[in-house]
Formats: sequence, structure tokens, C-alpha cells
Amino acid sequence: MGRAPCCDKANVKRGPWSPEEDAKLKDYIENQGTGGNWIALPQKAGLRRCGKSCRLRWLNYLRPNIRHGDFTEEEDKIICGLFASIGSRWSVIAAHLQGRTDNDIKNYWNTKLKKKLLATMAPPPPPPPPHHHLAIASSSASSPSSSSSSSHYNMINNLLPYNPSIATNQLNTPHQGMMMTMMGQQQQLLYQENMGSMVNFPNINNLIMSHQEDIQKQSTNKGIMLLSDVRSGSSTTSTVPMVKMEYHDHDHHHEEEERSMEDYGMEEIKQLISSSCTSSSSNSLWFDENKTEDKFMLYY
DNA sequence: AAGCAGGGCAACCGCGAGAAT
DNA sequence: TATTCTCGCGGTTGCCCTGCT
Repeated sequence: MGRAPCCDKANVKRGPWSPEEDAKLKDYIENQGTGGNWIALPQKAGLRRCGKSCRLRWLNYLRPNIRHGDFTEEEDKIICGLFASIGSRWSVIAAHLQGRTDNDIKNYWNTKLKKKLLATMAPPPPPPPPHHHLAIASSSASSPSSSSSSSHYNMINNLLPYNPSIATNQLNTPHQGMMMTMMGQQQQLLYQENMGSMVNFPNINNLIMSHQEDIQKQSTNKGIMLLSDVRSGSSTTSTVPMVKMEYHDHDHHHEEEERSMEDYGMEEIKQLISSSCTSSSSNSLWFDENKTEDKFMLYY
């Protein structure tokens, strides 16, 4: 029945790899290959390591053409674009970045890129009138470039690539919603505004298209509708985006008190989005085309 | 110079899917 | 068909380095 245990955990070395161990593993794999069995490899290679550890070491550091550090702006864009589309599927993202590993990208996102992005949520320029629904998709929306030249515009401009699946009125995935939710209204404006003019990434486009069905399947509607109803927090000072939760239980409709975006941690936002996308029968992840031009809402 | 805090990153952990027995 | 293992993945941990006081 079954197979033998992968390794005796009491007798395997853990912790950082020594240069000697690296050399042994590299030599062995270059000469013999992995043999399709990582668990048996360390013994054959003369290493006192778990097979999983060997695999990780090889994939992340020893295999040829690995690059570390110094992520380019181009790579930033790709990572952000893919994260917005497919979420934290680092291996998929890594597959689209030559020489990068999922671990590297994950670390880079968690330690730098996420902060970079959140930094763009710094208090934006003067607010629109109270309870004004943001004209995200509207041609009447004011141009960010004309209203401000602040750096966070440039940042978003630099980070977010053109993504054909996020065409106006077609925000299709939870993470697109999250990305939009993470952004302040001005950033959202700029995001929308730039979608038609920024660089096209064929690889990303193909990936997004290929995952679209999968994403939609996963993104079912539990009855919670997250309204990214961006409006000013007050008429005078803040422009903190507001989030309003509405619960749809068949014929019943409940509305919860609005909360400032600042009241939500990013993880909470993620949870809100994912929890609204994990069950039930509907796959209606859609944008309401009947909404007037000057309203922007994400329905999950 | 010493102690502390925070950030970065390598490595580990645990889970799910699929394969082997 | 049931059980157990391997593989691959994302999340998390913990060590080390750097900068600040």
C-alpha cells in the first residue's frame, strides 16, 4: 500500500545550505538529472537533506539563468498586472518573468512592491463634492494629469499595465476589484484612463484570457455585494474611499454601515472579496451596464 | 559601542491534487 | 477502490543585516 516515507526527518539537515552542499546538488543534477524523484535524490547525491529542501534549493538558487534582485519597472508592471488579474499565484507569475522564481517574486511583492503600491494611497488631491459617485468610466471624469502632477499618479502609471480584460465596464476578477479597491479614486481614474494607452503585454493578455474561465468559476456570488463606492469622506478634507456592504439574501436586502477604506486592512479587503467569491451557484461577476455613466460599482 | 527595531530574504511548513501501489 | 506518497504551491517563520538611538 502506498510508498515509503519521503525522508527521516530526524536525520536530515536543516537550515542554510553550505557551498559544499550546493556544489554536490548542482553536480548531481547536472550529471544525473533529478530522475523524476526528488525524495530519493539527496541520498543518491550524498546529501543529508530532505528531498523537498533539495528541490527548493535547486529551483530557487542553483538552476541556470536564475536572476535575483533588481526588479525592473517592466517587471513591476507585469507583477502588478498579473496580481490584479489572478492574485497570488506566484508560480504562474514567475512563469512570465524570465529567470525569476516564485519565491523571489513573492518576497519582492510582500516586502517592496505591495508597499510601493500602498504608498500610492497617500492622501490624494482635493475631493469631489460629497456623495458624488466617481465617474470612473465616464468621459466627463476630470483628467488626473490636469488636476495634479503628484508622484503617486506617476507611480500608478508606471505600475499598472494595459490589461484588455479590464476594459471599461468589464472589471472581471476579484483581484481586479481588489486592485481597484486598494487604489484611491484618483488612482482609479488614472488607471482607467491609461488602460487604453499603455503598453500592451501579449503574454499577460494570453494568460489572463486563459485564466478567465477559471477565475470566473471560482468567483461565485455568495450574495454579498461589495460596492466600491468611492466618494469623499467629508466635503472639506478627506477623500478616503468609502466601502459600503450590501447583503443580498434572495429577496431580502440588507445594507451595512459604510466604512472608510482606512478601516479595512488589506487582508480584510482580500477576505471581503474572497469570501464573497467562494460559494453559491451564481457566477455573476459582472459589471452592471445599466448603471449610469457616472457610477462605478463592482459587483461580486 | 551596545542595544534595539525593522526590513529583507532563505528556508520551512502544511495543504491539495494527482500518481503509485 | 482505498490508502499512501510525491510534487508543487502559497503562506509563514526565523535568521541576519542595517540603521537608528
